[in-house]
Amino acid sequence: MMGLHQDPSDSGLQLILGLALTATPEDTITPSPPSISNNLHRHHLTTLRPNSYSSKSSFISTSNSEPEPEPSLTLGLSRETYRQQVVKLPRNIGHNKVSSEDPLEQTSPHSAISSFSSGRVKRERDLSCEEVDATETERVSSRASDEEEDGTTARKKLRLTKEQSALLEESFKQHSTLNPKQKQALAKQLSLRPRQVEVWFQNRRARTKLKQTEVDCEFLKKCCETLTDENRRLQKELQELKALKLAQPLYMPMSAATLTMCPSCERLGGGVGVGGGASAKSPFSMAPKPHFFNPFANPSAAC
DNA sequence: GGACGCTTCCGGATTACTTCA
DNA sequence: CTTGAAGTAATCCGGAAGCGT
Repeated sequence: MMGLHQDPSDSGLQLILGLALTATPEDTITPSPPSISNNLHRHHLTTLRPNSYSSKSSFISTSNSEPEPEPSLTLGLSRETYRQQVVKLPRNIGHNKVSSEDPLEQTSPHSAISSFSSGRVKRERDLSCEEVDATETERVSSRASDEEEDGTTARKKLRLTKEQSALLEESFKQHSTLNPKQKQALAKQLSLRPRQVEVWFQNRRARTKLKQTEVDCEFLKKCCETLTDENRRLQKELQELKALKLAQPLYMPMSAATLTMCPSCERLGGGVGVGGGASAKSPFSMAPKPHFFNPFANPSAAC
């Protein structure tokens, strides 16, 4: 059995996460302990950024490494709907210093707006650099433009085609994370915006993790059941041994032979084992107890 | 060399839209 | 036709790390 590698200080949750090692690397379910290895992976990528990315960008063949005008099949928020969103979310105001200005008019993130970090600026970046090309949004915009005209809908949602999903899945099998070049290439290949590719990968990783957590949960349930059974069996065995001991006269050889602890192998001697066979086969066999000096269990005397 | 601000990326949580039974 | 559940694209937020000043 794979070790229930449990640090005494570990919580149950950490134990669960540790068991994520069950899957194989080929699985679409990434066998990664969510918190630790994911972070390590991310940090690894981060460490490589930005210069090292070029060495990892071969998984999608692309002849041009320059960012191109981003094609899109889908809809970003129109300026109108974007304004609506910003206005709709008062909590964002704090992040958006230019409340009276149209954020989309800000062309450079290094302009005055740059003093406001985080979300709103990022949104601005996404929107400004990924302006939807009207000629390439035919497929979805036909559906979405209706609502945009009356301005009732704040968020449009794309359904990826089977081909797009398949290619994204294929890419995900090779790399669960993308570097900018890969993202660009994939976006171009799929006629999506890089942001959409990025979001797809993020969501895909999240789903993978959720799936893995469910698998781990099932596994732990089974472990729990098995351990419960084992515990029940051992309790029964203990009762039987106690009963046997009471039934037997004192100082019976049987008693001594059965219960003598062999210090060298740390097992009960005698080999009688009221359930010894089963416990020996148990996948949850206990680790040997640490050696403590016991003046009453001198190896030379016992063996 | 350390502090600071900015940018980018990511994970987690959540929302909102679509599809289907 | 309606409705609720499931799936999932998109959004928001905070943290971490790299980089320039």
